[in-house]
Amino acid sequence: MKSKEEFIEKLRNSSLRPTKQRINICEVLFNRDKTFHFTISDLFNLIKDKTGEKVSLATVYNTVHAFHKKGYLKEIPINSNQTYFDTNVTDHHHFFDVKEEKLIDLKNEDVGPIEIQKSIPGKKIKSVEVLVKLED
Amino acid sequence: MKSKEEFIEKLRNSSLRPTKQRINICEVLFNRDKTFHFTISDLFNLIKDKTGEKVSLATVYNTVHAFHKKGYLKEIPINSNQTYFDTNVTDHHHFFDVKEEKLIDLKNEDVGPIEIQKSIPGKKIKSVEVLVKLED
DNA sequence: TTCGTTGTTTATAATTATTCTAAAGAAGAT
DNA sequence: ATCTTCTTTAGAATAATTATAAACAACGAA
Repeated sequence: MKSKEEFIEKLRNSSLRPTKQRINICEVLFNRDKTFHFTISDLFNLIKDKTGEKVSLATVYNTVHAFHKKGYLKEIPINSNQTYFDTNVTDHHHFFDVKEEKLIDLKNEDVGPIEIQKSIPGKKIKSVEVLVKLED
Repeated sequence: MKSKEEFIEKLRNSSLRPTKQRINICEVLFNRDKTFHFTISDLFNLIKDKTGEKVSLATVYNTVHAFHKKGYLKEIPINSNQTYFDTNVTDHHHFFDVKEEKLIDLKNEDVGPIEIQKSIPGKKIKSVEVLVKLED
C-alpha cells in the first residue's frame, strides 16, 4: 500500500494540484507491486471499479499525459489503434501477444545489449525499444 | 522504371483485380529505387501528385491492407496517431526522428543480432523490431 | 476565514484516422 | 454481348483523442 503523500508528490512534480480525482487515478496507476500496462480505456474503467468514484475521461487523458510528459509513465509503440502506457519507466523491452493483445515486460538481460552502429548527424539517440511480437 | 506487369502480378497475388486505380497506387508504392515509408494520408496525396488521377481514400486503404496482408508492405510501430507502412518488407529496424516525424531504415548489421532469452509457453516469436528514437 | 486568483472537472462538441455501406461501374468468363 | 462477380466511390458510421467553456475547487494573501 503506497501512501497518499507519494501520489501528491508525483502530482506536484507534474505541476498538477492534488485533487480527489487525480489521487484516485494515482491509486489505480501506482498502488501496485507489479508493472502495469494499460490503455486509457482500461484505466478509465478500473478507476470506477477500484475506487467506486467516476472520473471523467478528459481528466484521465489530461493526467496520464502530464505523467507521461514528466516521465512517470512510458508510452509503448504497438501497431494498434489504441495507445498503450506502462508504469515501468525504466529502459526495458516488451513482448506483445498479438492474439490476446497483451503486453509482457522483458528484462534488459532477456534481450542483451543493443549496439546501434549508425548515427545521423545532428541527432542523438533518445531511446532504443525492442518489441517482440508473439503468435501461437 | 518498374513494369506494369510487375504491378499486375503483385495485385493478382493479393487477390486483387488490376484496375486503373490500383495500378496508380502501385506506381507510387513500388516504382522507386529506395525504400518508401508512408502513412495512408501521404500516399493518398502522392497519387494525385504523381499520376494526376485521384483515387478515393477507401480504395487506398483497401489496397494497402491487401498488400500488407500478402506481405508486400510492412507495418511499423511508432507512437503516433497514424499508422506507418514500409515498402521494405525484409527484416530490419528503424530510426524515428521525433521532431521531423521521419523514419530512416537501419540495416540489420547496424544493429546486430538480437537474442531473446525469454520465452512464453505456447507462443512463438513472430517478429523482433527495434525502434530507435532520435532527438536533436 | 474569507476573498480573489488561478487551476480543475466535466459534459459535450470537435477533430482525426479508419472502417463500413450501398449504389453505380468495370473486369472476367462464357 | 451478356452475366456474374468484384471494385470504386462518396458519404455515413465508428472510435480514439483533443478542445471548449461553464461550474467548481485549491491556494495563498490579507
